[in-house]
Amino acid sequence: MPVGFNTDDLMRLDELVATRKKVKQGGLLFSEGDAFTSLYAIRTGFFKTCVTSEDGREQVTGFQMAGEIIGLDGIVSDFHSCNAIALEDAEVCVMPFVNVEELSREFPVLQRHVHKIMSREIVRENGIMMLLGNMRAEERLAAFLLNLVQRLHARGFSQSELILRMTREEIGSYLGLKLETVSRTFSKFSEEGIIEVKQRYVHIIDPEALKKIFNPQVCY
Amino acid sequence: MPVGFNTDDLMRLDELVATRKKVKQGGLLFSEGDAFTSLYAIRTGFFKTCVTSEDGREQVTGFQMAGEIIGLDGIVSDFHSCNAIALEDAEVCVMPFVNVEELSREFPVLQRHVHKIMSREIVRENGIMMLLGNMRAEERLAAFLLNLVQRLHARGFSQSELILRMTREEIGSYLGLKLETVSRTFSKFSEEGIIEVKQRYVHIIDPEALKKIFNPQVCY
DNA sequence: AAATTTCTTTGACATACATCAAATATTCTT
DNA sequence: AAGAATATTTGATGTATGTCAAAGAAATTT
Repeated sequence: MPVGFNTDDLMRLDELVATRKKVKQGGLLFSEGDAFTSLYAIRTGFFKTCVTSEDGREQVTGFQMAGEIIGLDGIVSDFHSCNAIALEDAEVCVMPFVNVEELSREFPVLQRHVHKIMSREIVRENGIMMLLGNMRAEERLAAFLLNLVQRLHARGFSQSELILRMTREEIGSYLGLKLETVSRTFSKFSEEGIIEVKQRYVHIIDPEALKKIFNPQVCY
Repeated sequence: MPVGFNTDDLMRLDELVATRKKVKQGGLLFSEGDAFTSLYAIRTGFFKTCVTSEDGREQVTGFQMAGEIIGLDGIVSDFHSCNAIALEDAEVCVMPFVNVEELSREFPVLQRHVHKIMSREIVRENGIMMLLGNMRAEERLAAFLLNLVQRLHARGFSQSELILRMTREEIGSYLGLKLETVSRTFSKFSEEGIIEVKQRYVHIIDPEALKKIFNPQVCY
């Protein structure tokens, strides 16, 4: 990014991202109803975001890892409408939204960046709607695993091995399935030799098979 | 909005919204893969947006009416990732996104407005995820009807009567249900005296009952 | 290290919704 | 206006996933 910025610009951009906050595993970064002030860039750790209905049902709306931004839900009403919970000890950069907006007005590159982040989230959720509305359990879990390793790989981790940071229940909530169904589907993939699972450890043996499940070919 | 703007400002804002485009019923405003250039503000008419999987399954991701903005999905990749189809003859304002960004930099009120629109869409989709992941058919349809009349009422229409612009199949796609289930659920509500349905015409007789279905009370 | 709690797996059974099918109603086409 | 195409309703039946239950594994607490 530091192209076309002078020293003063860089200092101000640096400042945006200067305040840090640590969140312990299981801790809340923000919750439903909290006043919205800032966006958060995850430096380390892993989060889930979830919404709850009046009668207590929980829907996980996303899992976020280092480099990703959370808090966008708060902009519209100045209050957060979901909970952000750390699934492991985490550290975030606190970016006061007024500063984000001020700097966005000055730096078109940053402005565009912010817009892309929000658009990306909209598109991601479109994909989840397709998953929840049209796909079967195996397709959902295959899509989930492929998405996770892809994001981890982009961060320099293995593209075939991963440690899940979330429980079967949280995966199920995200995918619109019960934890038993998630567990059974893991076992099925394992029996078929597609993956190796041992609790939170997953080894993707046959990524092509997963892709085929996620995106079944129309065969004539 | 016209507070703190001089004549020149107003002219430029007016220009943003000067280009119009008509879309016939059934016509595409944009489709998956189209280059992204503009956001569209609906002036008249009614749209659906939908995504399709490789094997041809369609997921309706939203229904949009006058005053709402479509096209946000295109920002992230400079290509649209969904289709926008007019469900009745429609007219939109074409707002080139470079102009939106330029004016946003100059007018913080507009900037904030754009951010809120994007955040609102994210929050809406969170709600749909809850619907698709956790709710039963009756809850989904109740939520759908309440949301529709609420938005129509905000536009000066009745809060108890509406004409559906979409088919049972499109409602089903949006709600993750088959068209038969949508039809049966309409019939059930009708038998229970909650609504009166005659094809596309719906009269909400007992909105409280709908709210109760959507948001069941925990009774002790 | 033992005890407790939380998480995961697996089996047996239940159910909400899907699928298939056919009859009507409505809208569009000629 | 007649005929064709599309949309809706309703019934009979099937199935993917949910629910309930219990045992085993892992993590946490004392």
